[in-house]
Amino acid sequence: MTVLITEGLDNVNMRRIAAELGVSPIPLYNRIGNKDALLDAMAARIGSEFLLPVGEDEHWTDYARRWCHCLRERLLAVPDHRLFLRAGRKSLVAAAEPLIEKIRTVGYDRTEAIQATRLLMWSVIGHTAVELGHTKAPTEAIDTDRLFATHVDLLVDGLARRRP
Amino acid sequence: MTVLITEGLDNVNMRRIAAELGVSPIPLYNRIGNKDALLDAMAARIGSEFLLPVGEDEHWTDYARRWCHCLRERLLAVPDHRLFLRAGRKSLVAAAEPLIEKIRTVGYDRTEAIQATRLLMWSVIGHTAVELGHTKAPTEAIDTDRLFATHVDLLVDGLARRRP
DNA sequence: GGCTCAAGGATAACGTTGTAATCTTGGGGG
DNA sequence: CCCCCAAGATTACAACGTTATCCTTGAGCC
Repeated sequence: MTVLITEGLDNVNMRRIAAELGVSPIPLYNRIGNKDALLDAMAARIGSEFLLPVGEDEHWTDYARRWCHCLRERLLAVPDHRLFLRAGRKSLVAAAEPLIEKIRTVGYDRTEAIQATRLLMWSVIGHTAVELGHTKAPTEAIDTDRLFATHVDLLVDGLARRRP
Repeated sequence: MTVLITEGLDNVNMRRIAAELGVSPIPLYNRIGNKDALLDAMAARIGSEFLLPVGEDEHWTDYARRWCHCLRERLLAVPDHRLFLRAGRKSLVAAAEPLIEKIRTVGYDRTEAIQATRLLMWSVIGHTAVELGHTKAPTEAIDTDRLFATHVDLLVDGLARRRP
């Protein structure tokens, strides 16, 4: 994670990580297998560090909005979107659980709550990935914060309207 | 594009492309510069092939929905999401123009129409990217088509409600 | 037609990766 | 005290992006 943050994902290679640990690449291969597993583990670390507690008597739409914005902030702290496209695969299930439960409290069954949560999660990950890919070539200044907030509002308001 | 489709993005390398053309890698470097430019050009090709005409007296929400679904289909035909995250950067401006104009016809000014279109475009690209990254590890079967349709409906309906 | 020269391609090379084969070493059991 | 094996270091190999060097070839000119 240190190498990732200070030197970028392009400098995360087995020799560099091994050197950072003061060993040869062999122990890395003995412990994690290969580079793909290393990247998966890093993505899992990123995802697992995100857990947002539900506020006392917080309306579920407020919590959903807050959850989306916090997830985005967490993702933007990761210096490369190639990593958190991996994170969406497995490591965010724990982070999603409070939101699923909160949505259940307003009349959704668990399957629907999972679908709604997945919808929000994928939207946040996807939007942020495109945003990061875009800001590397800033042909025109875009207020990405406002665009993202609009995106989340449309989704949350829409979900609220479907099952009040 | 042939190599990309038949052998995947991991096999798109300068030697392979040169061999496909029956030449050495030198002409590739003389013409396009480097691999990054090659990938940009491929992404631009993918984006430029997408142009969806507006139907006669078609309601703008129907066109927006159709536009989103067609863009997704086009992206799903690309065998690797790493490519169309590039495409979002520049090459889809032409494809977005009819949608921008259509949205303008219902009272939005051009700036707002651009923002709304960008919102839809980023949503489609992002959702599809996450979806493709997910289906490589199908721990559970997800009805991604339905999830995507719901996503688009929420956005379009929300946009329609904001400015009728 | 023969010569010149420059544009551009081929061969081979360099540096960097991911990864594996081979060698080395240090620490515990007879 | 010696042997043995687990685990690390060194080295090696193949694939990649990219470039230096050399060579071919064809247009233009006499």
